[in-house]
Amino acid sequence: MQKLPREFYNRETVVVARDLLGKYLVHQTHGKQLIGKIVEVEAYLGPHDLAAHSAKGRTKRTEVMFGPPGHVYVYLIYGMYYCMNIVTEQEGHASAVLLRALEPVQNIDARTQGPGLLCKALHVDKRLNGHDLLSDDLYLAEPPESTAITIVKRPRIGVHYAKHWAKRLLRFYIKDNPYISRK
DNA sequence: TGCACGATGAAC
DNA sequence: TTCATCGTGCAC
Repeated sequence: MQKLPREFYNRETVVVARDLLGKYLVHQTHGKQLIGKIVEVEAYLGPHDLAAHSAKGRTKRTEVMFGPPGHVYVYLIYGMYYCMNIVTEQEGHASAVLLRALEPVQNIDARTQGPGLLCKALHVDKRLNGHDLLSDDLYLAEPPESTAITIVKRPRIGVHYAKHWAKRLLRFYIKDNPYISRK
């Protein structure tokens, strides 16, 4: 499978978010290759985006978001689930794309609809925070055969605190895909 | 040093 | 609508 190059991630965040739909997420762990197809994402545009964690500034937690593109930002939410993000744009831009749902492709034995569940199913946790997606054990790849898709735009989930930013259509998913987290 | 609050998911 | 559960950021 063709691994996505660094340049893929070093583009405008909304463009990367939309392009991520349909791509394969591959995690090589415990001798198994876990693969899921990305079907739902959310874009977080940087420190000016009040819904983004980087709006708090450069802290120990958000350090990875301020780093170079093509790395993963993993954090613990509500004390019990992990969320996985793909860092985009040039170093210092502090933007990322949250993976919200996957369609199982290979070796997936748990539900993948929702950011917390997909991390659990793909065995992604805090240890992978800052991991490079050009590595051999965790990466994104072009699917074997690409199919035409229709993309749906919606407001992001659970960001009511972000004032007017909560209304922006920065959640994208593949229309009619059965693995979307919510309608 | 303490505390309010989540980019969630499941139960009621 | 409520709750589990804990790291983070910021007030004190």
